[in-house]
Amino acid sequence: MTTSVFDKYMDAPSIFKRDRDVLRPSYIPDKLLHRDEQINQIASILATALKGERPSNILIFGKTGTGKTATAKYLGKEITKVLKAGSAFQEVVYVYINCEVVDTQYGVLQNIGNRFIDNFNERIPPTGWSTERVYNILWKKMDTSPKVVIVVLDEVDKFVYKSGDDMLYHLTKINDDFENAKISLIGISNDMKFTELLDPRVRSRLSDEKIVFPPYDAGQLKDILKQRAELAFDNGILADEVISLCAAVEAHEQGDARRALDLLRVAAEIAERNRDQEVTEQHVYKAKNKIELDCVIEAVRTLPVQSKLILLGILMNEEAGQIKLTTGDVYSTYRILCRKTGLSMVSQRRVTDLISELDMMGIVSARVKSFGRGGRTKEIMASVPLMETKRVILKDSMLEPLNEFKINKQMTLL
DNA sequence: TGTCCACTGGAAGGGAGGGCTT
DNA sequence: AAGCCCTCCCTTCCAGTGGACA
Repeated sequence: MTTSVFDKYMDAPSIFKRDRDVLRPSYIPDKLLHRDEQINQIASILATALKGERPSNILIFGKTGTGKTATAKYLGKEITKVLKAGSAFQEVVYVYINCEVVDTQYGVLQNIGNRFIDNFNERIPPTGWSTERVYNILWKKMDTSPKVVIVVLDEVDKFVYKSGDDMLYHLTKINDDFENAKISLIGISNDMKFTELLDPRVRSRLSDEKIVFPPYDAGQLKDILKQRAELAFDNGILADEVISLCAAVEAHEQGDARRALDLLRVAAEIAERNRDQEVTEQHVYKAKNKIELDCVIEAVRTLPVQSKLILLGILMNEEAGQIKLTTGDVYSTYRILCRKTGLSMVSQRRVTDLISELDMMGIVSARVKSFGRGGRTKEIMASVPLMETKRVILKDSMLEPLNEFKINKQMTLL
C-alpha cells in the first residue's frame, strides 16, 4: 500500500456529522430564527408583487451578521416556491446583487440585464458598451412582458460611496418608462448614514419602507447556533458550555451571527485536527485567536504591493522604536523602501489615500492631529501584530530585496 | 491675536487596459 | 484599424485647517 502525506488526515474520524457548510454564513436554513417580525414585515410588502402590483421600495438596515442577507435570500427562495406552485397571478423575477462584488453602475445594470437575456450571444459584455446602451437594452428586455422585478442590492452603501446615486436614480425612475414591467428595489445596508449622500428624490423613492435588523442577543445567538449544531454534529460531540460560550463571546462584541457560526466551525475544525473526541471551551478560545489572526493575514496578503510597502515601512519603524508616525515619516520610509526594491514610487497624495484605506481596513490606525506650528497631519500607527504581519508581507516575491533590511532612526529623518 | 506649519482631502484630468462597434 | 466607452490607478493643483507659538 502506498503512503502519502495526507494519510494521517484522511483516516482521521470526522467530527462533523455531514457537510460542515451548514455552519457557513452562506447556508440558508429552512427556518430563520428570531427574524419573524422582519420577515413578516417584508413579506407583507412583497406579497403585492405576487398579485401583480409593484411593491414599495424597501431599505433594510442592520449591523453585519444580523441576518439581512439571509432574510433577503430566504424570501427569494420563498417567492420561487410560490411561483413554482403556480399560485401567483404574475411573473415575478427576484434578482440578488451583492454590491461589494459588483460595485459599478455598469456592473449592476449588466447583472440585472443579463437575467432577462437567454441567448448567450446577445448577453451584455462585462465591459465595452456605454452605460446608456446597457440601460436601454435592460429596459427593452425587461419590458417585453408584464412582470414584477424585485432587485435586491446588498451592501448598497458600498456602491453609493463608490459610484454615487445615478444608477439608483435611473432604477427608481425606470417605472415611469415601463409599459408592462414593474421594478422595485430592496437596498440592504449596514450604514444608516449613507442615505444622506443620496439625492433627495432618490432618498424618498428608495426608502418607502424602512426595516431595521437589531443585533442578536446572547440567547438568540445560542438558539441559532443550536439549530445549526444539530445539523452539523452528533450528540455528545460538543461540550455543554461550547455553544453558550460562542454565543456569549460574539454577543459581547456585536451580536454577529456570522462570526458566532465561524467561531463554532473553526473550534470544531481545531478539535478535529487534534483528533479530539469532543469540542471544548479550550477549542473555542483557540479558534477565536486563530480567526483574528487569519483575518489580518488574509487582508495583508491580498494588499496591492504599494500598500504592502507602506505598511512594511510603518512596521519597520515600529521595530526601530518609532511607534507613532506622521504622513511625512511614512512617506520618507516608503521612498527608502521603493529605492531598495526598485519599485516605482507614487506621490505623497496617493500615499495619503492608501494610508486612509489601511485605516479603514483596521490594519493601521490613523487620525488627523494638529501639532501646532509642527503642522497638521495624520498620526499613524500599526494595529496588527508586528512579526506575523511582517512575515506575510515579505513573502511577496517583489519585496524580496527587503528580507534582511532594517531601518534606523536617522533614515526616517531623511 | 495672528501666524504659519505640514499636511488633508476635494477636484479635475491623464493614460493604460479592458472591451465593443463599425 | 480606428473610434468609442468604462474602470482603475495615479498625478497635479490647491484651498482649507487645528493649534502651538511669538
